[in-house]
Amino acid sequence: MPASATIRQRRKEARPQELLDAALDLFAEKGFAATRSEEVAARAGVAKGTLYLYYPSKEELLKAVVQHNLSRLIAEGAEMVDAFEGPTTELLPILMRVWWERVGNTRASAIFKIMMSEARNFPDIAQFYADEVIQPAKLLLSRTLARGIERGEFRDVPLKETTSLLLSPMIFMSLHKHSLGACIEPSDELDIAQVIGVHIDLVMHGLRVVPPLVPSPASSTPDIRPARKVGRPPTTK
Amino acid sequence: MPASATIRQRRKEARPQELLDAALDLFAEKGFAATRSEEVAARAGVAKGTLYLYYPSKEELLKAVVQHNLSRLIAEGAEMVDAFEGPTTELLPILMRVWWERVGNTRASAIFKIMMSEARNFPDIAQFYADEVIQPAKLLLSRTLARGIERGEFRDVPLKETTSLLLSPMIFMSLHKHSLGACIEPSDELDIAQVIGVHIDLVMHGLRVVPPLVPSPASSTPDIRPARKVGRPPTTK
Amino acid sequence: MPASATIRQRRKEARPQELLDAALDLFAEKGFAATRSEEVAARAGVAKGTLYLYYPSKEELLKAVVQHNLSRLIAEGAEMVDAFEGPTTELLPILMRVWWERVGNTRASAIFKIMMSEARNFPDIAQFYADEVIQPAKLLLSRTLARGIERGEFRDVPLKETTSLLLSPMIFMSLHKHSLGACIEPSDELDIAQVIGVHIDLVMHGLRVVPPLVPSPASSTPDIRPARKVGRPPTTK
Amino acid sequence: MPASATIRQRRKEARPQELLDAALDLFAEKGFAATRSEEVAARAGVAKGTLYLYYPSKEELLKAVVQHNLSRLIAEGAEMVDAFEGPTTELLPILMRVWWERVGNTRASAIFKIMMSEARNFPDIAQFYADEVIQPAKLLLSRTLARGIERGEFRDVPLKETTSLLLSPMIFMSLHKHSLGACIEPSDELDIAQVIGVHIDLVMHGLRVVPPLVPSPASSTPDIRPARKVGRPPTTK
DNA sequence: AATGAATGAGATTTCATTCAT
DNA sequence: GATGAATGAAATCTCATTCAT
Repeated sequence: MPASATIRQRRKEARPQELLDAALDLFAEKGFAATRSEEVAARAGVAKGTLYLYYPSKEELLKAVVQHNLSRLIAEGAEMVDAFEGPTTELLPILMRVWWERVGNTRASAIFKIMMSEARNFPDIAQFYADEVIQPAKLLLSRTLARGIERGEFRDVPLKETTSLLLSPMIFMSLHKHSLGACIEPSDELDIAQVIGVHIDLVMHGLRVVPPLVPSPASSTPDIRPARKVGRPPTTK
Repeated sequence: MPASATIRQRRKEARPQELLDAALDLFAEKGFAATRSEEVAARAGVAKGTLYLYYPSKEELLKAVVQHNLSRLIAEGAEMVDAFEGPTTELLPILMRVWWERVGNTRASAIFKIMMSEARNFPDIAQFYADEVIQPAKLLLSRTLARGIERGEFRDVPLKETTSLLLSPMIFMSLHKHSLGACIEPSDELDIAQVIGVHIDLVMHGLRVVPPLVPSPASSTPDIRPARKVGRPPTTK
Repeated sequence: MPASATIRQRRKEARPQELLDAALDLFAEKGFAATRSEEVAARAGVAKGTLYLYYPSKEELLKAVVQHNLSRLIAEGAEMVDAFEGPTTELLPILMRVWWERVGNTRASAIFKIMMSEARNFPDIAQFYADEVIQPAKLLLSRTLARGIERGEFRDVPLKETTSLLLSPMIFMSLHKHSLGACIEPSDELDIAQVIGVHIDLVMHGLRVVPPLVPSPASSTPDIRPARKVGRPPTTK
Repeated sequence: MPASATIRQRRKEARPQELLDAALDLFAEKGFAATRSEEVAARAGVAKGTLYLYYPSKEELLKAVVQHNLSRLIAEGAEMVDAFEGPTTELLPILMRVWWERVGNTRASAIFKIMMSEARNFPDIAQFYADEVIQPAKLLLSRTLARGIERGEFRDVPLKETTSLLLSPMIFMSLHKHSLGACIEPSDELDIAQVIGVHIDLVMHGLRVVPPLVPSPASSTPDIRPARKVGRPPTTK
């Protein structure tokens, strides 16, 4: 009683985390509906009934899984914001790389798959997820992008759309890892980390302020015009 | 009576397709497990038992849904190939825009969500999907990319990775449309078509062969170097 | 299709009644909570799932049991009201005897036990029962009683209380039949029908308009005085 | 420490009683099956496990509740017997009134409801109850009745049946109190004590030795006046 | 071929009971 | 003795599937 808690006590305190971890893995692996409560309990090393001592229903368990793992994401996201003095051309790649290492490439990335699959069946969780993860992440990137544009380091790209585009390959790779990527023999499968690297490189090139196409004054190459027409002018709503 | 028989005949022949369509919508909307067989039948306008005359189980129905719609995807993919003479800087955006219009922005895009959610539970379908949809699509883009690089129209980017990156925002947007995008009030929601436009623009910029950074000869701004290091050298396998 | 319905059809139509009967018996016998849904189904000769085709939950089944059996009660009660021309001293015993034969001594009487046991757990059913059975029954007796009093055939007894007292031994006997009476070897058990007969007799005596106690003019008959003390003083709340 | 030990000791000794009281209330209120062991423990102010130190199962707890409270009933019944010298027309009402005050209107009356509901599931308790409570109570009344008949104070009514009829409204009222009466808003609900008063009055009238029904249609029957005083004035609330 | 009533395996959830602390 | 975390049998209810019509 004085210093050391009893074994039971220690187990009890660890339970919620163990259950959430088990649930995260299983939900990501098999989907929410296809995962039986008992499996979650079993993987956490407890009996079926014990699960219900901690979470009153499977649905509540899902909520807890999402919220618990997102809290961490958000917190870690906040860390990244911190003051950065250098050029945005350095800040943005760092931000993206960190996001990938700390989030996209983490167990937590399973949340993306779970949300993708279940969002329409659990709109309130979806909303929570949108508010607590998507928004903050976009805000972070968006602000960085704006900083770069203001300072003349980046082209004047549409903010909101570009932000989404910075993120989407990374989230997509996370999703892939937990679906196709997990069940296809990796024959010529790509190295995801590699892809992320190229993504960042490609994006940085895409954002670069380009000179008026010096080399070929003859070739009027209106190759981007069509895209221009589609992508509406920089004035983001 | 002859006419009525004909109608009946026509209906009967249309059944499988109607069932697959109903199933596609419902599986995409609610997920495979959460969709009841009876709902599928009801949406197709037949009784529960009738479904089983055409597909021996819900699982087989899923397989049929995916494979049937994959065929469509593949067929549509083939359309895109066709001979094109002009510069690759024109071909690539066209290809991507067409892909978005004919696939990503189509009912067929629901397949992406279904595969994403169920791939791990149906590895054989997943394999089929990888072989029959992902590979061809990538091949197409990959060849186009290679064409552009060879002809000196594009930077020498890593082929496989870049191909993935061309596709991933588009698939991601398709997924989004069928999950979060379908249940979150679109407050400041983005216009997906817009995003695709910007994506194409950004990519084309990213691929552009850039002059040795004319404007600031003093500033050696190696801002893309870090990304370079991560992205490994152009020599793709 | 022309005249004779199919066997399936005929069974289907009989199902609700069969299920309600099975449920009535079992609920009365073992209590609501102690009766498993599957038992009800089994006694009705169907499988567990079939029960749920007709009643969406065990609770709804209970409601249906009560309502279905009460409807009959009420309807039959109405029959009894019908015009009766003779003296109330004849009408009342008839009414009571009929009530006993058609209700108290019927399978429907099990409802009393069920309600007694479950009323507090299902207040809405209880209210329904109070409104649909208790009230009408009391009204019937109450009016008859009033008729007798008005016509000088009965003593001027308090209406509401006396009505309850006409009924309560009959309901009590019904309850008894379904509880103690059903599990005690009937050693010296009483013949309930007998009791009802005596009840009616006793009541009729109790209601009788008595002459001023002719035989014992000396005896000032203080026998009702104690009752006087109990029946609270005229000052009604 | 001595004092605290004493307190503890006292609590410990009071435990069984506290548990039985808690169980009595809850079983009467919600029924046996619907009462969770933990609720009983909680109401008795102990933890779930503690309950099992005193009673090895919920079923045994029920038995103990019934038997324990039956003892009280029996003991209280004994009190009622006692020598009485006066006329039976005084003894009987007193006996009934005392029974009502000491038993029917007591917490112990909950036993009636519990037995009614559970008798068939616990036949041995039922037997015990019949032997130890019902029989003695009936014997008491029965002997009193016989005394009255022998002494020419009562009509020659059938003993066993009449005894039951003396008791049944009182038990019924007890039951009512714990079921319908507890969950129906008492709109025009009757005052149970009132009913008991009228019951006694009515019974005493019913038992009265009547003159050979003076065929006096002319009899203006002023004999109802006493009852009038007992029954509340015509102006019902 | 089409139907939809029927089935029963299986999933979630509850709760009496045990037992390590 | 007392506790309350843990258990798992059992109950309710769902729904994929069958099959008589």
